[in-house]
Amino acid sequence: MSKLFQAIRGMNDILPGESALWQALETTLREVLAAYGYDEIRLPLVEKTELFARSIGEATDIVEKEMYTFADRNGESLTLRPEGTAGCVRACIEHGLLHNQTQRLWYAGPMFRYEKPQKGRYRQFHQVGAEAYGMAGPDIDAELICLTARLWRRLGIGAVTLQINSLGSSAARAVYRDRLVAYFEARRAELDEDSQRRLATNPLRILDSKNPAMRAVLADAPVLIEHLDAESHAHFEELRTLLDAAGVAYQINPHLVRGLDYYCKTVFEWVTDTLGAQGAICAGGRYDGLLEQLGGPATPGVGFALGLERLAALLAAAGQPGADANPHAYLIAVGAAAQRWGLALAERLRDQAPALRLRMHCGGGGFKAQFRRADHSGARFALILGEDEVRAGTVAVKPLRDPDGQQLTLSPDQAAAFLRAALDATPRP
RNA sequence: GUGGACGUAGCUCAGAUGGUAGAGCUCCGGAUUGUGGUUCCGGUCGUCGUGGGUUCGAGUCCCAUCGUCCACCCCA
Repeated sequence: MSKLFQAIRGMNDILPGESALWQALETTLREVLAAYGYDEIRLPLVEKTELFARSIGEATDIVEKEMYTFADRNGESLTLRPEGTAGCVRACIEHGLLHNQTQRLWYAGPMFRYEKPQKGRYRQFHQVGAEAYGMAGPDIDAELICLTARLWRRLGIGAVTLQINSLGSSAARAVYRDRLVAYFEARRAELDEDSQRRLATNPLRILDSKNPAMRAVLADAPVLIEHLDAESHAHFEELRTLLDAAGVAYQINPHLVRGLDYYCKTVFEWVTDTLGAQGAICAGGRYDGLLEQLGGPATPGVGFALGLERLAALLAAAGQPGADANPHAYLIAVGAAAQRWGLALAERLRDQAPALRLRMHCGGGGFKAQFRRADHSGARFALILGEDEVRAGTVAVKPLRDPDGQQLTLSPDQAAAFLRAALDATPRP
């Protein structure tokens, strides 16, 4: 007796019953990204480990303990991508996409992080990301945020709020960071264990601690947004003006920082309180220094990533139906002669009506069983072949969903024309 | 990585105190031998997550392990 295999922990199958929702989600994403003039870029799942270490940051949790890293057969250290920006930047530099030009790009696909799975957090998860290169002003930041806001409207997601903040230039942030460390050092006794550890590694992250006992220390801490350099301040003010003009509501969250080292100036996050502890469905920001840091031209960049599992969970909770993938017609064929002729007829109908989704019954069975399958398939029409139809060279067409519909006996050409007309009358996306 | 709850049929779940497994839905067949969806009748489906242990006897108790969920942590 062989042992039952199970999927790797935290890596989920998307079953037929769920895939319609995913397809609808992906279609909407593509349409909205296209509406803003973003082009798709397709990237490998695996990159050199060093690319992630240098871009995401050596001291981050992702690089320190969450990456799927392995040696390939040459002994080179490779890593399953934990996020998409690093690979996207690498590809743009490698192929000269940033040479005297701007880019608006998007990508989609699985990402991998070795975390303890819980709702909305998996070891293989799916993101769609958008990145814009070569544009330094707040207008492109605002465009990306407008794009995401439009996405929620198109998807019918209401329970999300936008939080924004500015991290300032790296120089200004370094000054602020020193002040923050000095402040926390002075009140070290009030910090919890995690925060004391972060004081040495990533002090800004202390700001978004969820520990209620830390509230008092955090309330009096120096505020990042009051220590911005003049340029970052102007950038942030203009972003707010643009969002106001576009009618996108937001909250300023001075404690919003990002877990990845490469961000500067604008950071934003869309959050919901309906998904439990994993409430961020989309997050991003500006990363002007990253391209140069990875050996490219000094090019500003800004982007976001959103989590498809989390969006799918929101859509499922809202009862969204997903894409209609049901067949339009189900071909019933009873008897050996009818089954032989049925296969040929099905091919002929697909030739003459290319948009038709036609499911042919296979596996035999009587009229009762085949009609039951036809009904369960969700098809609008049953196409019926029995001995009588085979003898006459006809096919019976029965509407399954229309209580007033009449069953017709048609020639194959007439059936094709009938089905084409029925599809045209109710076009499906 | 830390803490907690939980794994019984394909799905949703019942199975006090240990005595050898049930319901609804699904699926298949019949009533209706060429017509689905409603109704009625009948039937299939389980190594009770896995591996050990205690016991005359374990779905039930103990240990380990795998997995799911929740919180921390982290993040999309």
